Amino acid sequence: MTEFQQLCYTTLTEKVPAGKVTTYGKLAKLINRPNAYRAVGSAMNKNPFAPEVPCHRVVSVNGDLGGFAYNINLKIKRLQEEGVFVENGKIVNFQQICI
DNA sequence: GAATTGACTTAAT
DNA sequence: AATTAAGCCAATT
Repeated sequence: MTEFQQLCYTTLTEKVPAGKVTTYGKLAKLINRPNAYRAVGSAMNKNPFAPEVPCHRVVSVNGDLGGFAYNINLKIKRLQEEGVFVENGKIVNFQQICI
């Protein structure tokens, strides 16, 4: 467990409530490493605390889903259950629910 | 320590 | 709208 990862997980958990989403880039910015968005993706990929740490609420900057470690349908399912809808692989009303 | 590898993003075709 | 190229950062090899 690296510090960078801990920072990602704790920040994500406390800043992004159910029903909302954020992007890799925004999360990176929150932990004061504005350009580490790619590394944030890697951290999410390895998330040992899923779904306690809501890594499914982290998506691409353009409203695409981004990736998911196990299978992408699970990510969609978790989001839908929280009231975040997905259509054609894109987040619905992305601008309004993205932190 | 160098090289490689991603759940990335932006800008340019 | 779709593809390509080039930067970026941490972890892993």
